[in-house]
Amino acid sequence: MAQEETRKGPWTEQEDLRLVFFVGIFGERRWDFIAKVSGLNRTGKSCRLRWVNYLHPGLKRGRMTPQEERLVLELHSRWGNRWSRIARRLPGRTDNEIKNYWRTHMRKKAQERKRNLSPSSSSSSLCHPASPTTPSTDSQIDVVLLSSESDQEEKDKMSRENGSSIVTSSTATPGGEEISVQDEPKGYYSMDQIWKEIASPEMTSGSLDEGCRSDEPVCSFSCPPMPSPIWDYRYDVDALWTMDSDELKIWHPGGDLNVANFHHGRE
DNA sequence: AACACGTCCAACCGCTCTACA
DNA sequence: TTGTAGAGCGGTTGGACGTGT
Repeated sequence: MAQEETRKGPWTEQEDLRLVFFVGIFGERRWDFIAKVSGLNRTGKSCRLRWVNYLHPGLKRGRMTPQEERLVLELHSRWGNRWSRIARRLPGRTDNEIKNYWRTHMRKKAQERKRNLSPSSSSSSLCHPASPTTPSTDSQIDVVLLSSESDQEEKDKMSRENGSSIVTSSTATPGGEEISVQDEPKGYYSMDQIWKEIASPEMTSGSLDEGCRSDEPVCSFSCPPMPSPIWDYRYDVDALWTMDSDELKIWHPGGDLNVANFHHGRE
């Protein structure tokens, strides 16, 4: 049987629309199933990636704010290249986005910094938030230290394992955004260390991970959900639910799609 | 105008993790 | 306990685009 070859490469508007529609029906799960039933000749992985990185309605677009930039710096100093973990603290940003951002901006900054660093200079302008006595600078990370339930779970777990407790404190950013980071009980990398790591050619992705995976800072950005482009200008999503069956047949080549049979959980 | 270079970002690949039978 | 499928993650690639020369 001649199976149609799996599509790769850039997504078309039609594909995007179709994916959004089927995710609306089946939810953000069973990506292989969605890939099959949607008639998209894509892999489930591809569908998931497209959804997560581009089509998800909560995505923020555009440049990183200074607060986000600082938070990325801070979180990367703690967790290394744990992009998805970092992304969870930056609502509306994806791991891919942060990863790309880091690669371009931070590498560049690290290079600049390396150039500017004289051998005698030992202090970083990027101060550790847990050093309250350190004078504030432009690049100092202003953070709010909060905790969420999920973080509490991790903290509890870690406390059990290490017999240590996690201290939290808080600050507010001038912009009003709340960014939160917990103090690291152990295994913490200072910004100086991190910059050294960046600057060193033998820096490896895993070098920062070990020993600093015990707790997660919590970000409580009060950023409103920013629709991704397709949600923004293509259509009113609710229109999908008011399509008649003929329209839906266009979406589904097999023509056997009957939305009435699906419970999509929308009011 | 043409070219080189840098930046941005979507997308893929391969691996690991997790849930479940 | 083990095998398998699905999901998730991090690394990497390549094309589009902007900018400087």
